Amino acid sequence: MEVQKGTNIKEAEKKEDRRVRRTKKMLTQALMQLMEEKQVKEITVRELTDLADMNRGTFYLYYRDIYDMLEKLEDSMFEALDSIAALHETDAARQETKPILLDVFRFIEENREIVRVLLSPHGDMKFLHRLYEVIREKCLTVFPDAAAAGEKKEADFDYRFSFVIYGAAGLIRAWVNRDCAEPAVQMAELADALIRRGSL
Amino acid sequence: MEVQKGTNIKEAEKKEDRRVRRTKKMLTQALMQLMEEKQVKEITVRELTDLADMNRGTFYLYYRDIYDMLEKLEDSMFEALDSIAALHETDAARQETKPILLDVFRFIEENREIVRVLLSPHGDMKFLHRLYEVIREKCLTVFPDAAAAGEKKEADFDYRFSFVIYGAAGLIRAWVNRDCAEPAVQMAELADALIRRGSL
DNA sequence: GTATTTATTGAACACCGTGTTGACTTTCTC
DNA sequence: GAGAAAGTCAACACGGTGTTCAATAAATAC
Repeated sequence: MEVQKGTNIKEAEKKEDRRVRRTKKMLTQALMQLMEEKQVKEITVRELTDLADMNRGTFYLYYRDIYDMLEKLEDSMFEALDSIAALHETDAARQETKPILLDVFRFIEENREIVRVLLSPHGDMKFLHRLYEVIREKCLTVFPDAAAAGEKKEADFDYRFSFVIYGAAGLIRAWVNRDCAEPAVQMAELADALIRRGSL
Repeated sequence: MEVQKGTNIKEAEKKEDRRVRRTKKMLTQALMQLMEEKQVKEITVRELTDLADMNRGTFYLYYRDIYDMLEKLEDSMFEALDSIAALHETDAARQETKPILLDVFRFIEENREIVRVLLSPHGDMKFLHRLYEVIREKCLTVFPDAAAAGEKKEADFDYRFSFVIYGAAGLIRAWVNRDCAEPAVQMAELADALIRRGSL
């Protein structure tokens, strides 16, 4: 919802009342700030809305609780990733991973605060797991032969794939923790190299 | 505390009253069971103690809250890892990673239920982060030259290191999710290969 | 611009899990 | 077996939750 999408579709989001956009934006901002300092479990709706300078009841107009809000934020990240994937369908078919990775790293750079928090110690394992599932599914449609190659091979694929995805998450974590010091192109190339090496 | 350590030191743990050991064991067991089903935030002390069939007040004799309990469980895992590392000091000095990895994977195999939960979607990012910090520190004492080699190089080391550690966590996650189907030796070799490839 | 719709506010409410207390009963250790 | 330590049971105040309602403010539609 609140995630910048660069030059992307604006969809039905513009249909939201300006006040709603503002409210969600303030809440997201406040949540990110609080999640840098403390665990999600320690964050109360009261202090979140106090920080965002709004009524406590307003929060419940959009979210069931803090965790629900976090999940919706994660949803918006995955939507953005989906749009990026959709733009690179032909690249994916050719197994050209670099252009996709470049756009992904550009997106991360734009949303570094959110990504940093989600992958921080106060972040969410569900996010990581979901990332794994989404990418795995996408890859299996592109290389359908990779997994279905006997039991032994399937396990091996599983292990390498898990290694690479979690590794990429670690790489991204380190990058956003350095406030994206290196250019996105360089990171995309490094990621591409590491992924290819791990997949052999 | 409750973690099996194979043929390791029994330290001051045996000094605990039998009732205390039993209580902590039951609570740990119950927590693992509940964490397979739901998020930590959804677990109440009441249902935990109900499941462990004990009084609610007993819980507070040892833990401040559920999160505190989870943290203490994580502590015990790190203690065990420390003992393993201590046994392999000479190997580490020679940069012989395989024997260390083998013992680590054996330990994980013994404690697969706990590791599975900690790395599951209901798990804890703090655990992952702590793992990263611990291993990083250990490695820096063994290869002190790796990081201190110019700014550009230091960043590169950071990225590869983060990739490899998080990748290893992903590998372990996949393995325990398959209930450690493959022998520990095989996993240690795979891990060793993947780590070395990513570190070049 | 005015009218209409929609969002936000403020206060009040019952609810429920929390963490702690004290006296007791049970179970271990020596 | 005696003394110490752990577990039980009931009760308590506390605080955050999630929901409500009427009143107010701000957006959109015409």
